[in-house]
Formats: sequence, structure tokens, C-alpha cells
Amino acid sequence: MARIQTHNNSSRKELILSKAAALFREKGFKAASMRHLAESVGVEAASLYNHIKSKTELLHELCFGVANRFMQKMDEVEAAKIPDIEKIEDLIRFHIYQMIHHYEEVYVCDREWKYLADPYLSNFQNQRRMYRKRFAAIIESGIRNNSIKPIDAPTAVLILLHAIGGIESWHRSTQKIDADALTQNMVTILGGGLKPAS
Amino acid sequence: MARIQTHNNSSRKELILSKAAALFREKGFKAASMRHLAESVGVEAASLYNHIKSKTELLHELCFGVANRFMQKMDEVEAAKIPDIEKIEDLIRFHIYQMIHHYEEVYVCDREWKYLADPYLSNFQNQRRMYRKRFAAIIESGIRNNSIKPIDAPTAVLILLHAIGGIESWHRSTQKIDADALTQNMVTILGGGLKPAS
DNA sequence: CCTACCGATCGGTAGG
DNA sequence: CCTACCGATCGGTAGG
Repeated sequence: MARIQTHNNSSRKELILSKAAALFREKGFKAASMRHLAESVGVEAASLYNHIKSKTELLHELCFGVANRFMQKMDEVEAAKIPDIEKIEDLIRFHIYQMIHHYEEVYVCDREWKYLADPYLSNFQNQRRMYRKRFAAIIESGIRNNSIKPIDAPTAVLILLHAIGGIESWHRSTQKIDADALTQNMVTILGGGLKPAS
Repeated sequence: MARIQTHNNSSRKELILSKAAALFREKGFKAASMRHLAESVGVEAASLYNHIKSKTELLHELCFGVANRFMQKMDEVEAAKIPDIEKIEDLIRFHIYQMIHHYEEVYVCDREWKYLADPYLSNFQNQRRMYRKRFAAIIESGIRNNSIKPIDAPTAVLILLHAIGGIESWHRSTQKIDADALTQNMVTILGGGLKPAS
């Protein structure tokens, strides 16, 4: 019954999670095998199951870890007493920051969530739908008070979120401009497309 | 040696390709099995191999079919005698059109190309890199003659291409605005972000 | 933490 | 076009 431990359980699990994020991002969830994961952690495949319940559990934890962070940020932004256009820029900057500094998990959450099993899958899809609705509501509010161009808000949300997801290509690029310049460029391009011509 | 044929070979192969596109899009390349594909075509798995060489061959043909269409369009746009900003809007409209009318293949080409085997993989990556360079060159030309905001052109390309990829979410959405309205909204938002404030 | 191993499923082939 | 089947690999468990 006793476990041999070189580190405490939680750091071991965190190591597994971070290696899983990198592996799922690189190979895709289905193509990434538990044997590959074990190798990158430095143990045999069977040993992983002393720390985790299943391969899908790793995906749950990665996806909901990321989703929860975005939901929390949305709560803060909604409560803030700032103009709508600033709320949107704030969200854009947050997305970019997350994409740059938590690249692997955010990418996995973005592209591999469809492999979640079903109580989690529906839950995740609902959260995602809610997030987009709340984002669109901010844009619509901005349209009503003439600080944003009259456009279809749900379409604008799709564009914004996917455009930011494009940082993925930047992240792996060899000749990349620095993160601050990237952020500024994106806010200019995306924000500039929303403000009415002055 | 004789083959039993209810239709001619090429239509049979096209059927397989189109079913494969739908399946790879829905499940992902690795998670989609040849047995699933066979079922959706209406034959046994082994029978598929009278028409195709391998699972990866299907991916090659889908990816390069799409890539070639985009390359051809780029040739035309480059040769056209129209202002840079119109070239960009033309490309944006083409991307949107392709995404709407050839959704499954374009999506697979976009998201599943990493499972290509290696002579094809490198080839594909090169084509993709070239395409983006040529797109960025048009933007840079527009910046030089002051018809486009001074931004980082490669970043702008990333944003544009990924933003359009976001139509994926629109495509599966239940309450979607119509295709023309979507296109107009996207051109407004994306184009508006590029033009200098007047 | 490891060795040994299970049943399921995979892409693909042989042969007709 | 099908039946039958192959070797490889998968996620996961038993038992220590």
C-alpha cells in the first residue's frame, strides 16, 4: 500500500499535467499515447496511473483549468467600471497574454476539447457558449452607445477569438517580433476594425 | 483481375474522398478509422483499398487539393491590376467563400495537415509559408503607398487567416446570419482594421 | 515505482 | 467487392 515518492504527489501530478499539455499540443490528443507521456515524464506507462485516473482525466483538467481562468477574467471585466471599448481591449490583451505564457494548455483547450467525454463535454461547450455570449454582450453595449461600429456582435467575437488563436503560428515561428510588439499590433489591427471611422 | 463496378472508378474515389473529409473533420484524422469511413461509404473496410493506397493518401489529396486552389487564386490576385487593398479584400472574400462552400476539406487542410507523412509534410509546410509570404508582401506594398496602416505585415496575415478560419464555429452554429451578411461583416471588421483612420 | 499482461482496435494484406 | 486474418499498438489492470 505504501508509495515510493521522490517528490510529493501534487508536484508529480503537475509535472504529468504539464508534460501532457506539451504532448497533446504537439501530437494531438488521440495520437499522443500514454507510453509517450510516460517516457517524457521518465517512468513506465503503468506508473502514471498512480497519479491519474485516465488519459481523459488529463484532458479534463487541462481544459477546465484554462476555461476557469477565462471565466474568472470575464467576471472581473464585466464588473469593472470602464468604457466598453476598454473592456474589449482588456479581454484581447488577456487572451494574448494567456496564449503567449500558457501556450500549451491554451492550445490544447482550444483545439482538443472535442475529445472530452460526455458529462465534461457538454459542460465545456456550455461554458464556451456562455463566454462568447457575454463577450458579444459587451460589444453590443458598445454599439448602442456608439463607441463601436454597428456590426454583427457574434461574428465579431468569432473573429477576435480566432484571430488571437493565430498566435499559435507566431509562437512556433523562427523570426518572431517580440511579445509586446505583437500585442500592440494585434490590438491595433483588431481594435481599429471595431472603432468607427473618426 | 476484373473489378466489379457499379459506378466508374473516379466517382467512387471522389465519394470516398468526400466522406473522408467529413469524417476527418468531425473526429480528427487519428481518431477517424478506416472502418468508420468504410461504413459511411457503404462497403467493408478492405474494399476501400481497391480505390486508395492508404489512409494518409486520402489526407494528401485533401490537403493538396485545397492548397492548390489557394495558390492558384494567389497567382491571379498578384497578376491583377487593382489597388492593394482590393487585392486583400479579394483574398479575404475567396477565403470566406472556400470556407463556406468547401467547409470539410478546408477545415481538414487547416487543422489536420500535421498528420501528413514526410515528403508531403515538408512540401505542404513550404507551400503554406510561401502563401503567407506572398500575402504579407501585398500588405507591405499597401503600407508603402499609404493605403494600409503601418503594421507588422506577417502578424496581420496571421490575424486575417485565423479570423477567417473562425467561420468554422459559424458553420456549425444553429442561429447563423446568412453567408452574404457574414462575408460583409468580416470584410468590414477585418478591412476596417487595416485602413488608416480617415 | 516496475514487470507482465489483457482485450480492443488499428491500418493494411491475402486470396478469391 | 467480401471473408478472414496479421502484427502493432492502444489504454488500462493485477500484483507485488
